[in-house]
Amino acid sequence: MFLTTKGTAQRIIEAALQLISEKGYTAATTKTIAELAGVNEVTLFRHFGNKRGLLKAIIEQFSYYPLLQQEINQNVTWELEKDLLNFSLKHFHFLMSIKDFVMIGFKESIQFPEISEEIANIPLLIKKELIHYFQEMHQQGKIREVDFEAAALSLIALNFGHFMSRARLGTIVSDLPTEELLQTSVAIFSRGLVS
Amino acid sequence: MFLTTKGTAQRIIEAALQLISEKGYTAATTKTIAELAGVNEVTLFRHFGNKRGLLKAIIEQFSYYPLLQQEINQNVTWELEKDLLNFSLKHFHFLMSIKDFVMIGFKESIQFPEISEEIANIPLLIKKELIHYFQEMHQQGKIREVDFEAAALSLIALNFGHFMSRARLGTIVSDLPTEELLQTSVAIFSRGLVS
DNA sequence: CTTCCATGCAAGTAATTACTTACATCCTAG
DNA sequence: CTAGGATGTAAGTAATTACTTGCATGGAAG
Repeated sequence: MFLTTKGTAQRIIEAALQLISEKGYTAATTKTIAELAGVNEVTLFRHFGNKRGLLKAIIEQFSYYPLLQQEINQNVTWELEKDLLNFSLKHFHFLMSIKDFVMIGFKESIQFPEISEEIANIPLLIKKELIHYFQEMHQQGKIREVDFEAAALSLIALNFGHFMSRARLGTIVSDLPTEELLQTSVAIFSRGLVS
Repeated sequence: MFLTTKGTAQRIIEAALQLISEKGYTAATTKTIAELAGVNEVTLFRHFGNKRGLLKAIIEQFSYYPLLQQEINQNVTWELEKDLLNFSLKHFHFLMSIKDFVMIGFKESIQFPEISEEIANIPLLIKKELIHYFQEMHQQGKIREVDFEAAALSLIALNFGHFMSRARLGTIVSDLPTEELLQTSVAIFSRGLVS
């Protein structure tokens, strides 16, 4: 009973996540969502009341998603390139793992500002952590003095750009393996920071 | 007669561009588009046949948009940081100028693959130019040997990331002036490339 | 065995949406 | 002045959409 309930609701949420991220909120109809979830359309309304309730459930579910933030400070070696590559790989794969949600965030940011805030939290938290890291590295004399906020934002933009390119355009732009791309990317960036 | 015709169609296209980029293709109704254009809904259908025809007109209009590509090779000074900053500023403002179209491209890429192709052309062309530039700079002994494709993609991702952040999240993530941000961004990147 | 509870199924409803048709009006070019 | 093309207005239509209601079913817990 408990398992089935959770299973059904979860399947609906995942179907909605996929369809809304592909087609957008309006174009993803409750009928197609129910179909993809393998569930009767009425069941959807019984669980979430209305279509917006479904979106709300998606946002809620995401807000409990284990954030990247805590992981960043782990495995810090205070070797710039090594740390930044480690971070960038994590950042990239984190974005990929919540790809559907990110896409919804960008698609519906105007119609549903709540999602925008949730999405904007990611770079904000990461920015904070990165600035700390850069400041500490600077005090250790390992990187030169730059605007650390701008530097943090740049690394985030770099990873995000790679993510968007891969997530939406696939290999149209380039078929370089992600790891290779990120490695060169980080190599250049960290070399630009060292003293 | 000619002026009025072109004026009406153009106003409809611009209204559609704005609304579709904000709400997505399905949520932007022909009624609201006509209203925003200050035109009767029937006029819209008389000009473009159906709603898809309107989208097609948008794509067509964009395909004639003066591409950034040609401008890149102009004003090249063969001073790395200066050139890259010049390029990045142009790249950023170019993306901003076609912001609505880029947003449509990312929102409707699955439902309308034609747009994806059009959008993917931008980084592809820029990548080509940047690779040439890097190769030449390398031969001049001004930058070290790296994977030039990965380097080009990284600079593009960097600028695109900054663009997306500003275009969709505004100043939530940071209120640093764009010029300052890009300057630091490029300073780090070009320093990472010099021999 | 029975009693819920989640779900399926059938049918329907009010609103909206893309699109059409027919007719009136206006502006401009010849 | 007039004829034609572009636009507005009014009305309507078929399809779709979010959402509801009532009833049947099936499986698990007591």
